[in-house]
Amino acid sequence: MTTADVQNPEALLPLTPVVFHILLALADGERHGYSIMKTVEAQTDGQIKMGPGTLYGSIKRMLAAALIEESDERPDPEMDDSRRRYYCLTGLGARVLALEAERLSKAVQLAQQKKVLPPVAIPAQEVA
Amino acid sequence: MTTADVQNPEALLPLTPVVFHILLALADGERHGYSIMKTVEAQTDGQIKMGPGTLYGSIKRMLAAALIEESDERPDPEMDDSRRRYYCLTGLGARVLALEAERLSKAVQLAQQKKVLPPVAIPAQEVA
DNA sequence: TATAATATATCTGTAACGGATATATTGGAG
DNA sequence: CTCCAATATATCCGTTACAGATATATTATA
Repeated sequence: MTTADVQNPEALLPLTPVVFHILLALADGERHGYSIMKTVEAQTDGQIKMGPGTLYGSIKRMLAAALIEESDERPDPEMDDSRRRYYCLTGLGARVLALEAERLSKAVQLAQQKKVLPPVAIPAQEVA
Repeated sequence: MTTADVQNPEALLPLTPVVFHILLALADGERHGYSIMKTVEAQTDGQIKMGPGTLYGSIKRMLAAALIEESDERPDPEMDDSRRRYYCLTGLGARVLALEAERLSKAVQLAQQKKVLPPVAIPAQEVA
C-alpha cells in the first residue's frame, strides 16, 4: 500500500467488526484510543471488548489505510491529558463507514426475509 | 474444542462476514459447497466472492465448531451430482445465526442514529 | 503516599482469509 | 464423439487480524 493509494472505498469491504465499530465510535467526533475502546464496549453492551493489542494494532492499520488520522487539536489544557492521542475520520473513512453500514443493513434485511431473527427486537424497553 | 463442547452461542460472536453469510445461505435449507459460494455471491450482489480456500476452509472450521453438519439426504439420483457434499445448519448454528443477526441489527441502528447511512436504503424495488 | 484507573505501545501465537494449484466430473457446443 | 467450460471438492501457503501478555508512565483518588 503506497502513499498514492487513494483506492476506491468498495475494495476495503467488508470491514472486520472491530474496524467497523472503531469508525462508528469516531462518527460523532474525535476521540483518543482509550476512549474509543470504552465507547465501543459501551455501545455494544460489552459484546466487543478490545484489548490493547487489538486497539492499537487496529489504529495503526487504519492510519496506514487512511481511514483515520491523528488530530492536532487538543481540548482545554485543564481538561486534557498529555498522554492522549486523538483520532478522527478521514473523508475516505467516512465513506467506507457509510458503505459498510449499508452492506450490513442489506445483510440484516436478508436475515429478516429468511426469518432468522428472534420475533421482536425492541431497542430499549418493552412496550407498556 | 472437544466433542462435549456444546458451548454457549454468545461466545462465538462476533462472526466473520464469511461465516455469517454461509450460515445465512443455509437458513432456508441444505446446500452443497459450490451452491453456498454462488448463493452468497448472488445475495451480496457480488460483494462477497469466496475462493475455494475460503469456502472449504470455512466449512471445515464450521463443522468442527458444530455450526453446520453434513447431511445424508440426497436429491433425486437423476438431479444429483455424485461429487456434491450437502450441509445444513445445526441447532447451535441456527441460534448463533439469530444472535449475530440481532447484533448486526443493533449495529445498523447505531449507524442510523449517527446518520452515517446514505439517506434512503430501499431493499429491492419500491412498494407495488 | 500508595494504588487503581487511565493511556499508550510492543511482542507473540493463533485463527481467518485469499490465491494458487490440483484433480475429477458433468454438460453442452461443434 | 470430442473438446471445453463450468461444476465441484480439496489442499497448501503467505498475509493479515486479532487476543493476551507484558511493559511503562501518568493521573486521580483514598
